[in-house]
Amino acid sequence: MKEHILVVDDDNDILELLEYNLSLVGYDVLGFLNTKHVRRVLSEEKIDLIIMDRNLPDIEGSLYIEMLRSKNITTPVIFLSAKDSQKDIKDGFLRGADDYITKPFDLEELLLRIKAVLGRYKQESKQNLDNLQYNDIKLDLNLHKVFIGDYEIGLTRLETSLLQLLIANKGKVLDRDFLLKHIWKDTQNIHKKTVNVAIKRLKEKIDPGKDKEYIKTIRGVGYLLA
Amino acid sequence: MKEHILVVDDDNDILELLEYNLSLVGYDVLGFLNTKHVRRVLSEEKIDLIIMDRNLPDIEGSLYIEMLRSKNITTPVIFLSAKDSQKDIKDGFLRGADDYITKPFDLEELLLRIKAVLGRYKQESKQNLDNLQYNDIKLDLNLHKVFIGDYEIGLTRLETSLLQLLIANKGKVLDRDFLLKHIWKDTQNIHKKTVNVAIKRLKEKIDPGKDKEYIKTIRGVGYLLA
DNA sequence: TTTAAATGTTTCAGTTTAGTTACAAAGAGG
DNA sequence: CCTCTTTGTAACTAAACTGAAACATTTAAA
Repeated sequence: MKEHILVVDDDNDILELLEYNLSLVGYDVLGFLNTKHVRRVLSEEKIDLIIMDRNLPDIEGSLYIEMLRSKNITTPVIFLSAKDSQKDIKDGFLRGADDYITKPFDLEELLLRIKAVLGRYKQESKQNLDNLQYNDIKLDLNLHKVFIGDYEIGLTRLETSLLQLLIANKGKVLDRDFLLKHIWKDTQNIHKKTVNVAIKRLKEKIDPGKDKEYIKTIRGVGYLLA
Repeated sequence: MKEHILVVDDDNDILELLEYNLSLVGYDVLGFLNTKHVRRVLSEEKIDLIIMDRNLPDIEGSLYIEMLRSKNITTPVIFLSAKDSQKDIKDGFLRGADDYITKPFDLEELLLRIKAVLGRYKQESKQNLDNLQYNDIKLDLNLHKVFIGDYEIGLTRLETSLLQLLIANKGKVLDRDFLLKHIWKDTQNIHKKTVNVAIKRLKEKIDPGKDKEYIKTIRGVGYLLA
């Protein structure tokens, strides 16, 4: 999966330079001239790294990062800065920067530092790959756990497979043959009604009150999560 | 606990400068003029960071790091170098450096970069210390003792390894293959049910009354501490 | 409204998986 | 050597899971 880098710099030339070159080496780049929409983008999109000018017109970069950190946003940050006084570098690091490069910077060095920072955070983000989620149902395949909101529920292996398949295909109707093929690995010797029972049992566990209707029945076809 | 920094530089002046100043700000510093004893020290002592000259008389610093990395030694490394060509910086990063500073370097910047690198690794190294505790179970690996609350219990070697692995991965389900691989170092010639028995024996020792349920069984998968 | 098909629900037994116990081999320490 | 502890295996028991069957309910079309 492509890594997403968010760049904030009020100098349009630098912004374009970075957008062009980072895209060239395979990153997805989102450039911004100010911090106006950064918070929203961070909450809505998967951002792996922030590259930010230390001297933004609307706010001091390091103050902005400090604010992000206080909101528990841990996305790594590399500062760019025309300043190169030790005091500024110190300030940047202290407020939560992961690296610091002074302009004029060498593009290749920046690429290497990006790679280094992303590498360090790779492990953590890796864990989130095996997380499937649908509304307030969270399925953690690493921990073999299922949460409805904050409550953990216990599912059997069959129920887990079923839920996993439903979430992975959320919005699509899965018919009995599809389910039998993918979960029971057998469409011949297994009763079709077995699926009904399995679905019923899953429904009961993820929605004991029967008021959420996560799993919808499409009569004559199959089931879907919607 | 003090963080330990291993410094390798053939320039005795720089070595002394670093030993003096890093000690001053609270690090434990071990200085070496060459790599001769570095491997041994790394295996015998708790080293949190390596600062290494890129141009050592006995070996190229980056080659040495590459060797360490190939031996699965992941201690973070900051390179010092008189060279400042981009090619050299690139080479250093590619071979597993975590940061790169060119001489003459500003001491305060070095301190900040040390702090940044150590900060990133804090989480990981934290686990490896004697932080092995889960609720009222305390595992002291130095004294080879285990306490439940204030009461010491005697565990065998196998039971201790098992408990250690469970605590180090608390909250995660460890399946039989994982346990066999990490504790028995063998997934082929050892019965899978051996794990059941070992877990049963551990359960009995840490919870004789069977009322705490430290170790949970996830049917079809494995066990976890939760 | 009636009817037939589809789906939901409950129950039960066969199967799978884990817990328990006993025992013997391997290891540690004297 | 001898003894005691540890540990792997096997046999047995207990519990959980799951498929099928029987029965109940819902749905949709006539």
